Amino acid sequence: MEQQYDPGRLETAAQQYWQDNGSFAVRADDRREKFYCLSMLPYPSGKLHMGHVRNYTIGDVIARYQRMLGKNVLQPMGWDAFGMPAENAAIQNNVPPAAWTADNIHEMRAQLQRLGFAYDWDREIATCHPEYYRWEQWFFTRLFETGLAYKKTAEVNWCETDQTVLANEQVVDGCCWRCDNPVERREISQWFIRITAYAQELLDGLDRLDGWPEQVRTMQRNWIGRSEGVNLRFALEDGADLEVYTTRPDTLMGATYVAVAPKHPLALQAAANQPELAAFIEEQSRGGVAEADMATMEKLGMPTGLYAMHPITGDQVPIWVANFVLMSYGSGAVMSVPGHDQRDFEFASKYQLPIVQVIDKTGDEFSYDTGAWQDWYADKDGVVTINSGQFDGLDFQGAFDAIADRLEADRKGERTINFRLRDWGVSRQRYWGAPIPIIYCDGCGAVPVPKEDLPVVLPTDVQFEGIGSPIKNMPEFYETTCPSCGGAATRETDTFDTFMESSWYYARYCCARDSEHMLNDEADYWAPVDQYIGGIEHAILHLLYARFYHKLLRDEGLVNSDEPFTRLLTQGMVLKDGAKMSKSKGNTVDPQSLIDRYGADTVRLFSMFAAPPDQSLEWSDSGVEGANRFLKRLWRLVAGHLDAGPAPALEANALDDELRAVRRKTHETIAKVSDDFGRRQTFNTAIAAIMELCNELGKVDPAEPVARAVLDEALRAVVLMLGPIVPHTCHALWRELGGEGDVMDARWPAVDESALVRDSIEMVVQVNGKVRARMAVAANADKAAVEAAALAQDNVQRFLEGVAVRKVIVVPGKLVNIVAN
RNA sequence: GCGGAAGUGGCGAAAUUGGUAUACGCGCUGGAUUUAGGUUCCAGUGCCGCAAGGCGUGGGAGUUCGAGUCUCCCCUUCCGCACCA
Repeated sequence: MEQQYDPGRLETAAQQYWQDNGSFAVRADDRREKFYCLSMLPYPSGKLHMGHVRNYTIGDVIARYQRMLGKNVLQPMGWDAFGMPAENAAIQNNVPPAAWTADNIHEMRAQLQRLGFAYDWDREIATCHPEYYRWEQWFFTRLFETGLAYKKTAEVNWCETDQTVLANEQVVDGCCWRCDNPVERREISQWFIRITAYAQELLDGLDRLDGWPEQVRTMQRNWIGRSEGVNLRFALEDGADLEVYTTRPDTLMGATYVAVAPKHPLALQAAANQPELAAFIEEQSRGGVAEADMATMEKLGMPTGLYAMHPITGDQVPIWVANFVLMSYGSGAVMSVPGHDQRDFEFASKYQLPIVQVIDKTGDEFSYDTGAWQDWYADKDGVVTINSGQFDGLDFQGAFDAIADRLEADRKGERTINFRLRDWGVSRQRYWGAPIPIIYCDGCGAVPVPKEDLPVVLPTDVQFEGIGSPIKNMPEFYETTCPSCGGAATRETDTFDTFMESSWYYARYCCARDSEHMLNDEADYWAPVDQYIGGIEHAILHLLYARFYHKLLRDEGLVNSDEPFTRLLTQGMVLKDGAKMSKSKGNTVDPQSLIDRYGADTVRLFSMFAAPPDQSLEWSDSGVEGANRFLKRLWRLVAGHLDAGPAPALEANALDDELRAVRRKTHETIAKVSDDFGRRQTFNTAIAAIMELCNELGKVDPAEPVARAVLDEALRAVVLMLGPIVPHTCHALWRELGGEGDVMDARWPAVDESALVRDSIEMVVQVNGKVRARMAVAANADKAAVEAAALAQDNVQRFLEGVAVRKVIVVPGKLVNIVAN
């Protein structure tokens, strides 16, 4: 065989072989166990970056491994092609977003193919193609019919100067990123999908997703934010009610004022004849709508001059407007208990509102001081109610129940379950997205576009300047007739949130070329995705929306499963010099230059070896060099073995101790690597184990015929195990070793249990926890024999001089600890 | 602010169920091969110490025969927060 490792040539040959044989095209086959392996689809931003390379290598390794286990493996790829970057690039480069996107897809597809990923390209999709988004539009009209899609007003970031809506990331320090003028919040009418109707199911489903990292499940649980509390009403002077939601009805007797959001109707009503309050409310509408901004800004408030009646005591309490009360959560109003809520405490201290203690910590070492907040003030455990009249002396649950019962009996409140999760706003006032398929008619209202008129195609031949969406100024787009009455009507010019496309693409891959149906029977063969791989940054939004969408698809009868992704792997970031690789930091490494220099396999090997897949990966040029060095060494190892001539048949029982040890190492490595690939998904340790084995194999004399038989078995195993990671190199080596077809179609190596048997084991002997000796003991030695052997060690005796042995702990097969003093 | 994750040699990391800390790789030092550079091969490489040995997993306490791993407190760094994808 060729003595030099020549990645350029062998990678071209392997890729040619896969292409000629259609190696990655798959179809549904009920007789075979399926495995659907999916990596999150990329946004076509221009060129591949290292994050993509890492993500897709992980997916490809898993897909190829599963195929070697004999499964029917689907691994598709596509493009998340709508979104803001295309609009920004369009402004900068004066290219229409559609053309820019198409060019990028072309470039990135070639790069993915150069990396040798085993994708079924016949199923490729791009979300900006009308053949894709027509089904999303159709499905939205179904949701409209069932009432799950609806319209209401919501706040957006608005730049008055540019006359445009801004994304949160386009708001920098409360100002527009482009013109630097202050951003304001504006209410506009938008489409929503009722994800809150599925909040409980989305929460419960997390308990069964045991193939997901606990971290992601916790984040989703917190995001959904289920809480149990009470909706209760404070009577107003004019006879109306002010409703508030609280999770702490046990502290109701300590409520000394009520706070409402600046946009609350009561605040607006009070502001009508109070210019100062109106100015305050106006002031609070400045700045972005991001939650992080809301939470870190200074807590501010103003009295409305209005009073409400406490539902139990009947006392008059003042109503304040406070900037930290969110109109979008609960009823937009809260009862304030400054004695036992830190935010209320700070607010009350600032504005000299009364603070009343109504719960006390049991045990006399605690004392309440209204001058300084202490953590226990908000405790639910180990506290009792005080200063609460008939509700005194109760624990949290007792007080909760007693007060909730009282409010329900008086019809002043009721127990309620609340979610932090809000309905999903899907309208975007942007151009580069899927048009929302709704027509507005003066007579008929909002009318969905009928199926036969879909898709509503986004015009791509547009002048794009970035100030507002061009289709909002295109009568030829928005002027239409009402599907219901035939009269003159107007199209919706907003487009969908791009999370809409990425919420169901995994299902569409299963039947990507079906022009008659959104999904068909093939979707049920492949779905759900067995292994999903993508960035941790998608832990909440994308993964929650996709889970929600899957349930919507299920309830429309389009899929039969409850969850879209059975197992989830969240890959870590790629760092350089300790910081995330990014263009803005100027610390990027171009994968293409590395592929040109070392070949795809070296890049793949390094990205799998440098760190476990879910941890961040620190980039290292010399580490890449090391990965390349290993492949060269492997190549020479196989070449040296083959040059020595054919290997005789292996006679496992006739080996000497040294060769038996080599063979044991081979099978121990197969066992470890199989576990690392399948259960643990720690490919870095799998590679380390294979390297270790190769280091041992390098010491075996290839001139010795019996040794060559052991070597042959070991090298075949090495090539099979590395096949998923460095598929081009192993394609070539597999055939050199006499294998048929492609290494990916060979069977994963099996462990020969008889090769693992040991006669003797090395054990460590400790005295008081410190290692004092190592000894070889027979594998079948009993505890007494091990103990005796341990005590007989010279160095152990030395440390036992003058002290008495108190206890001997034997951990079978590992160590002996002698406790003495 | 809320939520999540992580701190182990000079560096990336390993130690899977509480049981030998630092596997594997990088880097570095010395040697061999080579006209030289590169490549390749061999040996060494946590810290202190001549050695015996001692110390050592962000800091501090605790549980245990035994703690990188479990418990509590503290410090630091990174990530997400609903119109970025």
